[in-house]
Amino acid sequence: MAQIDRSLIAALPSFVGMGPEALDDVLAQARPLRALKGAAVFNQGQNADEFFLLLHGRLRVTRITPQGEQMVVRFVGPGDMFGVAMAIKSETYPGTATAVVDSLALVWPNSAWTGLISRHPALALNTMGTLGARLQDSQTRILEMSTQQAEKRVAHAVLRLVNQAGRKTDEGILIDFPISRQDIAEMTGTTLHTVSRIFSAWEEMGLVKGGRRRILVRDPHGLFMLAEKAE
Amino acid sequence: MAQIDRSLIAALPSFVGMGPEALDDVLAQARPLRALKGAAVFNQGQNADEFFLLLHGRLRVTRITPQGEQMVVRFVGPGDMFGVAMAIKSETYPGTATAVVDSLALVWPNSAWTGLISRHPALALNTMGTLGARLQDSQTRILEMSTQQAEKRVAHAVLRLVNQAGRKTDEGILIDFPISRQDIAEMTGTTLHTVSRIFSAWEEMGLVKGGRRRILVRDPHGLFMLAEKAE
DNA sequence: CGGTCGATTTGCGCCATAACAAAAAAATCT
DNA sequence: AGATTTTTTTGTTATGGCGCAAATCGACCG
Repeated sequence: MAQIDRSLIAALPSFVGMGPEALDDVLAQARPLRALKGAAVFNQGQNADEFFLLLHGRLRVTRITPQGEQMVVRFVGPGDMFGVAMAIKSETYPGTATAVVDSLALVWPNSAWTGLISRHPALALNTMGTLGARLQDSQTRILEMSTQQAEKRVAHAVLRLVNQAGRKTDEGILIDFPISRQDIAEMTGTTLHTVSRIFSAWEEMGLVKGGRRRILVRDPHGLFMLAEKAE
Repeated sequence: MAQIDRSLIAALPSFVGMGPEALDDVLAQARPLRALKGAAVFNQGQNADEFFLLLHGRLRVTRITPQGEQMVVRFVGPGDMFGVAMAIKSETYPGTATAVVDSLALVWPNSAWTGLISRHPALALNTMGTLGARLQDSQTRILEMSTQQAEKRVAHAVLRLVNQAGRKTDEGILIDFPISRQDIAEMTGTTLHTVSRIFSAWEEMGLVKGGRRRILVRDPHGLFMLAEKAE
């Protein structure tokens, strides 16, 4: 097996504070995995026996209720760990991870987890930090859904996407992967109809420019004002 | 300083898999803290320089938006860790913890955190499990708020309280600490008015029996059916 | 025991947004 | 190019539950 270069991961948040030998120890048990656009890396409910780090591409993580209603939990970007069911003491994956563009990940067998955490306290601390950040984010979303109405929730969601995956262009900031109105609706707890109406209004105001599975934010500051303004 | 007995904590989920010396190492740096009903253990935004374990009592953790809207994040029960801002790499407490009954906790200085995690991998793994469970719970709440209407959300919230703090009586299951309609509203993203109406209807149906800051669930199974029924 | 204050209940009107419906637009396939 | 599918837009109607208002109830206090 070709050795994976540790420079690939040394700078990632999950591995800060780890020396070269530690990184080699981590990489020694990993293998690469490609996922083509539209393919699932793992499915909700499936036995969780591996965990992952995304190197390149973008995944959408979703959860579905027994009644069939779906939500978008988050989008995974390069450098993010995902599918860490082991870390949260779950036997199965709590959601489904689907590639929205062709993607490349590293995979470890779950059997490696306890040993890695025990040998590398920095990895443990970093992973906790990651989980904590996700927890904060979830709670923020709950707070938004409790107290704000649809337009502001959508604005916040788009601003979060700008931070995670915004790419500057001369027209404004482009969300760097294909994302549908339905996705936005499932991130914000509304319907694609409402999202579509909101985008139409914003387009009229010159805040954004839409397109099929495409979002270009022309005026991020204006959107921010709209999201934060009291009332 | 009086030594705290390790039998107090040995059986708690946070410390499973740790030997006697490990437990002593953990306890050596802790001190006890009493919080009377209504008192805040820490406040949102305050510099986080300690973390906690609840031994006895009950706390309510809340978060508030810049605009002043509040939500109840969770209730902390005996054996739960809380205020672990360090674990999530936050400088300040992200919420406020208030005693809803007279309570007793253990407190550690944040400076002890890194050392404890490094020396005791089991503690790291257990803490991750705790964070993961909270993350799961948050995502479930988001999913509920996205897809279900107020009555079902309230039903789920009450069932969760039954699991966390239900005490069997001959009349039914009593939530073991004072909790107001306003609290329930802030847990479910609705208003106290709506919660009150829902409780009135349930009382009529014989599902629950209310009271001032008091909830008695007469028919847990009926409530469960109501919460889960498709539609 | 009367007064005060916090908590709860209830009524009513309105509005944001879901639900239903259909068409238009853009991409993909044959 | 034409056909098919997916995604988005837009119109109309219906309604859950919020906002406002007020009354009631119960607990605690002096």
